[in-house]
Amino acid sequence: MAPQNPSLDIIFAALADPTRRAILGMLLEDDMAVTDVAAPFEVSLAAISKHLAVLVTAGLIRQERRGRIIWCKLEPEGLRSASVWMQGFGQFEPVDLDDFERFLLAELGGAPSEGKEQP
Amino acid sequence: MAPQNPSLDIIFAALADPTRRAILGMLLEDDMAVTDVAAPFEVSLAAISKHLAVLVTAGLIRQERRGRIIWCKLEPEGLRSASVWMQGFGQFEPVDLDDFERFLLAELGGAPSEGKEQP
DNA sequence: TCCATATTCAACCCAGCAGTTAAGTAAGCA
DNA sequence: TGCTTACTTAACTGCTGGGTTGAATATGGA
Repeated sequence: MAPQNPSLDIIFAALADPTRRAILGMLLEDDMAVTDVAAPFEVSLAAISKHLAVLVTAGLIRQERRGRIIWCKLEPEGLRSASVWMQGFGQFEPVDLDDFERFLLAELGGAPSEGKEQP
Repeated sequence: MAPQNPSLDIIFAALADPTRRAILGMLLEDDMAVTDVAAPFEVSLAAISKHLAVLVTAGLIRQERRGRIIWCKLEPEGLRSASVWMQGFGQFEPVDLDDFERFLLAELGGAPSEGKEQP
């Protein structure tokens, strides 16, 4: 249902929204049901549902119904084309995973990561 | 004049537009004057001027006046934070520069790279 | 000094996106 | 069969983004 090769337009646009990036960060830890994804945010469930649809269209997540629950899971390959594109400019730098951790924490600061972790 | 640490919001939004990505691709080869940047595109000069302003705000290019010409040059460091963020999800694969070349060609297909190359 | 070149600014139009609420569908359960 | 949970769709609103044209600014050259 999600296009195979979403354009960079679609992918970068999907990544441009902080709510959506936060969602991706949450899904990095674990698959989640839509309702649980929505929980930490202040916007309506319908709004989150739309965000998820955008992420699906961008090929960044996949949704899978099991019973009446729809599970959302990260689709890391979806980032590949964008990653390739960016690194063409980046030439340089090796990735610093600590930097990434810091980003996630900073971003999730606004949208707590669901209390699964220790208090 | 451009903010030091443009947010990922701003950076990804800047990258989400094909015209702006094409501009970045052109600047990868060489610094260019605004008029020359605009030449291959079908939109007005004013529109390109706005695109360039967006790229400056995102910290992806820098503009420098020399005489009456304003030179635009790539600011590759501007992609760093976004790159770090993405690779946090990408974990994986080393960059394939050939992939990147292909992207550029594909994208510039719509907006020829200024006729500097051979006919 | 006057004109041409290079670029931005201002005002406006229109399309699309993030958000809302309310209604609709789908699945499990009593 | 009917209620509840889980989610999406529809219809609407307000704002932003990319485009336009036309005027304004800045610089270099005759």
